[in-house]
Amino acid sequence: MGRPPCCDKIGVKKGPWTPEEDITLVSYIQQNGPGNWRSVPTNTGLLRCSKSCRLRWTNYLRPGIKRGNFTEQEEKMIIHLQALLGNRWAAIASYLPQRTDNDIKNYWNTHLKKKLDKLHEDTDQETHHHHHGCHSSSSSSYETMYKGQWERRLQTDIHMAKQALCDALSIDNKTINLPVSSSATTSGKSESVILSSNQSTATYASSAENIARLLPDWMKCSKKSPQTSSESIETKQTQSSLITQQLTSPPSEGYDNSVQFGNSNNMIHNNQINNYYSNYSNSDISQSVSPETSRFQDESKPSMENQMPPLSLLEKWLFDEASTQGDLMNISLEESDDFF
DNA sequence: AATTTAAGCAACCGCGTACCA
DNA sequence: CTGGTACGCGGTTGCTTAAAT
Repeated sequence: MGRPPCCDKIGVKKGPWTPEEDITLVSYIQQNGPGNWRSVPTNTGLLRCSKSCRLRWTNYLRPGIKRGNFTEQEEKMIIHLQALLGNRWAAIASYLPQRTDNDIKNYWNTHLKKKLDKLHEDTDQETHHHHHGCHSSSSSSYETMYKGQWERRLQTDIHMAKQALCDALSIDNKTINLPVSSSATTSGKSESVILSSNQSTATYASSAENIARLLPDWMKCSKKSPQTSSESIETKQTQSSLITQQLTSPPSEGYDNSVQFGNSNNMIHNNQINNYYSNYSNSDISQSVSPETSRFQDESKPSMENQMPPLSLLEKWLFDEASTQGDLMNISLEESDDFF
């Protein structure tokens, strides 16, 4: 019994996405916007389930995504936020512009958890001179610190409320971020709500711009059959460095799509790509990078730290919050002992 | 140089929630 | 209010690459 599969397995492709599929998906979204995922496979002809399409978009094709090369500040933030919020990666990601929850989650699982474990082990050995660590490997101090789910929720809600208040007070309401409302309800998941239509056009524009930059790279990288996943990974890596580079290095504007595209030695997808590019050039996408990017961030993130400088401020804030809520936590945990 | 093992990461799966008829 | 379903999240898998033997 159980729930029927989200997508019937017959005729539905799984596994890594090919550049062709990406192009198809992106060009469709460029025209129709993200959302209504159910209709995406049928309308595009992609042999993928809607879920897969959405995932591919949100974690990889979506504009403004930075991949790999986590900075020390980002690392710190993730650690702080994880301690604060638990494994609520979407909530954590909302504080890290350009990072996806999946990416953060992966980074945490592969790098940070180990790092913290090690750190914890070391401090453990300092405090208790010698200790054969039978407990230390399984969970970090941060994780064991907060046991109940509801405490985390509470924390998040407070955090989000604070956030929303800050937003409301400092940044005037060009963007409508409502993480509080969503987290204050049952889910606790923090998604900002995209409301205005002109904003969503901005999304498409920046989307287009971003992807447009990726495309030439695909062209260069995919000489052989794109099915081989080793290649697609290679492609991804070059893309990520490309994005990172272009997002970090300031505008330099007129990234010339057509020129780069002209260098392509692969003619297979020219029709699609040309469509693509003409679409983009019709809309006024090819402006400077940063405004588009930040506008996008505004709509999907609480937009605290689009630029790096204020980080120390945020960190301080987080620390403050962590300490004040530490007290709160003690109370909560005591009470929870009574309850459970 | 060949083989084995570990690490990294994209994508999948199942579940909970929101939303709509 | 209820049932159905689309969406988003977090845990997990499985493939690829890198490191170790």
